[in-house]
Amino acid sequence: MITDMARQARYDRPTLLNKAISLFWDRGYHGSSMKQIEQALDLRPGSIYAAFGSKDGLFAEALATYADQGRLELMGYLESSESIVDGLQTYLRAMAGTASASADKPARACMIIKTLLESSRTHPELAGQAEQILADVRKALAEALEQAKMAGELADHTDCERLARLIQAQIVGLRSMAERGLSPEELTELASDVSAILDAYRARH
Amino acid sequence: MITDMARQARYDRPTLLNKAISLFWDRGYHGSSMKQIEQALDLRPGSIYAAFGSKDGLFAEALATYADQGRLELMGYLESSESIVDGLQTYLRAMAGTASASADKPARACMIIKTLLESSRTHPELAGQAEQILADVRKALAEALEQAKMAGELADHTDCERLARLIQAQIVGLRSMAERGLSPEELTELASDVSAILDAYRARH
DNA sequence: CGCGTTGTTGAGCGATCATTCAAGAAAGGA
DNA sequence: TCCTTTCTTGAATGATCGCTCAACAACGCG
Repeated sequence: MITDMARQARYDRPTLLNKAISLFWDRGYHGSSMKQIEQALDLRPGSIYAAFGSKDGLFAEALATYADQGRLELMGYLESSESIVDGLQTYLRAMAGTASASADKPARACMIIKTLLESSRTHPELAGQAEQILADVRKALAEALEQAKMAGELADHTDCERLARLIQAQIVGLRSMAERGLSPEELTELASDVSAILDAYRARH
Repeated sequence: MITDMARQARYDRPTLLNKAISLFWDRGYHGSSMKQIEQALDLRPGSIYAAFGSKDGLFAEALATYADQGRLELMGYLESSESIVDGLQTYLRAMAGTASASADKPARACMIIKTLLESSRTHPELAGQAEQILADVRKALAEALEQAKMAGELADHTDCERLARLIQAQIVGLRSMAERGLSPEELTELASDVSAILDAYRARH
């Protein structure tokens, strides 16, 4: 018979996951040791393994959580703007600020891409998860673009799947460049140039 | 007194480096163990350490060699074409073929970017080397663009440093996308779209 | 206050990590 | 042929890897 909960865990799972995200995002999968994870989560190995099963399990859940947050952010930009293309451009420009280095948080590329590039030949499971996330994002982008086309924002002959792929490549490139020591001004200019690419796809009035 | 060379090494250093490049490019720094390096180079640890000093030393030299080869390839495209912008576009389109997966060689993103993203917070020396290479490439790109502007290929108001940054972001994005399971057609389309971005910067006649 | 249950702890597991080095093998000069 | 020098070999090093588990601590319940 299922009985009472004899003792409640001291930790808060979402908080734990955000700490894990921060560490893995910084150092990658291979670059984060269990010792560092224990320190970051302030948890002893037994508790970590009870909660997440393995280092792989923790990483996978952290990556999924990161992806959810990123998806939410993108969707926020798309929905808060009247025009989808405008929202997309605002999102791209905002990334220069988000990704830029500051006192508390260093500049970091997208964790999905970092994971894909690190693990594609060493850790197929993780790579597969990263690819799936990228495929989902691209699909969401394509659907938004399709809406934009319906609304007359984009030229009629626009291939939305193809444009979604181009935009995803832009996001990947822009965010990867952010991992370098680029100045905020340089990054802002770059984001602006990237965002301007979309103008070529707008419907002519 | 300096005397004779009693015994010549059995290996050929450039060949060794190319084998190391292949392994590190696939698996990254942390993902390549000395055991795998020994196997890839068909050399015992003593010889490896005698020749390169350390795993770090071998990686650094492999990365530098890779960068030289990549620089040579880019310059080849720029110099073989009458127009610099045409050469750049050809280069971008060719990358879809180069980076695409084939029977013998899998699809791989740029090793410089992979190194930067993997080591920026775990291995500052390597990250610094990768950043330096990226800075050099960008400088070379900017100089080529300056030439193109002189030749009237680009609009007079073009900011070549800034455009070089945009092009580098395109290369990074395109090559990173290649690490995914994208089909050759999708990659070709993407490369074509990326290359078309440059048209907006051409001088109007 | 036991009792059962569940979370926490940290020493310690075997495996693998990068690296070293004494001993052997291969070449040229005498 | 022997000596010297250089390269090769592979067992062994200490450190660290991800992970386990028996002992202990905290809670709800009767």
